[in-house]
Amino acid sequence: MSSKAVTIKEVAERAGLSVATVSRALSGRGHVSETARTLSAQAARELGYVASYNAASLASGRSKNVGLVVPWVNRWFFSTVIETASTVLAADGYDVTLYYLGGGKRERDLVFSDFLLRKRVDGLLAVSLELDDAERADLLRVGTPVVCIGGVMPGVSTVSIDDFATARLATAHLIALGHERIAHLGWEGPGDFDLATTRQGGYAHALSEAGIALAPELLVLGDFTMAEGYAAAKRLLSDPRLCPTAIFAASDEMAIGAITAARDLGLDVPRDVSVVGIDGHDLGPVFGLTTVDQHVREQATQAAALLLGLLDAEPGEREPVHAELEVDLVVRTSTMVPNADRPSSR
Amino acid sequence: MSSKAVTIKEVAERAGLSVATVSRALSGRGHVSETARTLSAQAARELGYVASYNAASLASGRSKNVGLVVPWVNRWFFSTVIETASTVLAADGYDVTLYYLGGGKRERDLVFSDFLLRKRVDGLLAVSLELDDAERADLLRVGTPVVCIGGVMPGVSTVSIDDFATARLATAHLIALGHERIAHLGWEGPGDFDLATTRQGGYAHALSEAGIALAPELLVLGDFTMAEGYAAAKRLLSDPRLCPTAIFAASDEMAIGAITAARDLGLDVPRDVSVVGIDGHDLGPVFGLTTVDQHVREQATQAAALLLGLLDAEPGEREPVHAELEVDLVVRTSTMVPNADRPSSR
DNA sequence: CTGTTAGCGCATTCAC
DNA sequence: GTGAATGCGCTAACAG
Repeated sequence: MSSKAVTIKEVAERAGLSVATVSRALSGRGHVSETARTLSAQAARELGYVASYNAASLASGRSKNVGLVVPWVNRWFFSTVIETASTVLAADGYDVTLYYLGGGKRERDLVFSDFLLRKRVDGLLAVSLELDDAERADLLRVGTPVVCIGGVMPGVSTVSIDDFATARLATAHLIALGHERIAHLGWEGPGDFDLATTRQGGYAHALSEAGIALAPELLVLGDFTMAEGYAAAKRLLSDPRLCPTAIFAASDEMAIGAITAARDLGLDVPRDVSVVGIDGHDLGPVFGLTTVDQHVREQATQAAALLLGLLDAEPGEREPVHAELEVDLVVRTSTMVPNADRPSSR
Repeated sequence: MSSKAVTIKEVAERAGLSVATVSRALSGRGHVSETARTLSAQAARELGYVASYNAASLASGRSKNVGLVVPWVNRWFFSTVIETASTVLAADGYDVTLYYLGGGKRERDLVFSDFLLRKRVDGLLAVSLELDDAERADLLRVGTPVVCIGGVMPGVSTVSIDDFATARLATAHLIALGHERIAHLGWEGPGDFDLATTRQGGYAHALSEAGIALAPELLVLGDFTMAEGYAAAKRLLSDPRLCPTAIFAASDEMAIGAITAARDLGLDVPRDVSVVGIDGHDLGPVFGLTTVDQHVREQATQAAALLLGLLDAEPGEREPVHAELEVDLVVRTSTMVPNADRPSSR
């Protein structure tokens, strides 16, 4: 009815208690008698009272709000992390403020120089974020608890998989089947590109282990969506000089794009070309995609739980934790032994 | 270096001004001399000062934060709206707090009874949200500016398309090609299901206009993802008693699932079965999908702009606006005239 | 145009 | 266990 917000003072008056007691009773912080607790709760309910986050934050220093920083939303990995993490965080009473970087340097700067420092968030969950030294220093300086998914980062807690080993596993699967001309659709490397920790590195290593020379023309790096993965695969598969018998895509979305491209070229998957991805995408079963499942929901759940733990801990007790999850090769129907007499494509 | 936050007071001292002047200079609210502005900005920069959102919100009543309420993240329509809207909002200095409903009634209740009332957000952008009377009453009572995308709702501003006409357009396209046995993959109806404003209604109307009897066995309602659209289409297409020559899916994701299902059954799209969707999905070109483009990014942009406008306006001047966008039939290669001698499937 | 003052609504000291 | 007072950091009147 009243469009004005109900204050704790009104609740206190109605309950016949002091503001302090009501505050303690409602927040659960500090000892309060059972009667006081009941009285407060009832008065609050009757008045439709909910504490103002801003006032509570200002007074207590905690805002019950975490920032979720993502480079994209419209990609399976990220939207899945967002859904999972926000569910876990909400269950603990946390709001989630979404910082979508949108690829723009400017937005990114703004997020780091402004938003994150304004004490609006108690903690940060960063997904696949490559921070430069200055940004990392900013974060550590502010002292905000940070958990990163999908990146290794000194000083902050991380949840990740071994990208190198994962890619090696996927590539080795193809090699074990007998493939030698294996193309790779991968991510563009960041600044401090490190072959030893990346998917591209795992791919190269698996080839080298098997004594297969890396063919640069079969390595396509970009920042692919499914549509771009489709386009890249189409180019790869329709170039008569290349003739890959298998494609290893750094993400399931790219892999699905590749499968679709192959079909559109009249090629049969897996008879004419095998395809393997990484992720454990929900659509994997539909496309019969062989993939390395990286248990994204589990990663997101662990990361959120980790952050919640850091938030509960005393500022001094916040040792960075590095959790690394196992991955699992899931063999479906998009990979098989290479076909010797594959029709020349297109 | 100091992990303690810099306050406006310190900035004022350093700049040799009063806190009030610095506040005005930095926020841009109120008249300040050019020198004062420069001095404040410089001192703030040197100290690395950023205003505390919570304190500012508490004092001013505005939090520069809007809530974005979505039923899903992991679906193209929603993730696209999230990316677009948050970009527009961020450009105006607004943070975006994401309320993911996650299908759960409990989360939903919590969002409405708790979060939204805590004055943490200045406004609300609700996507495809069916509010019941109590929830709508809550919102209006609190007086928070609300913009809804994809729903008509008395009392609050909306940005939407004409779902009925859109579905009718898609169906009519198939009918014009000569199809008569047209299946429909549609959304499960909400409580106050209204045929006159829904996609299912438009489908039924188009059929009836053409004198085609609606075949209940060709109508499949659910709450489909691409994977479930795949499964539904597979059932539809492999049942020899049904033999639809075309499928109209209420979303592009379902339509893409249907195309994939058809291919897996050895059916050619569009020769054996035509498929049309609604959305304007990024993957449409890849799958050659004929669709009705509903200009999602434009919808999201307009909705965000509308909300920004409401936020700027005086509380009294906030007349609900109802924007309805045009849609466009985009004919690609997934639809054609029906094939008389389609092979009996499977 | 600028400085002074008084809250915003709550959590949290302290006394009791 | 409870109540009264203090202040979180800032903006919005009010004077000047």
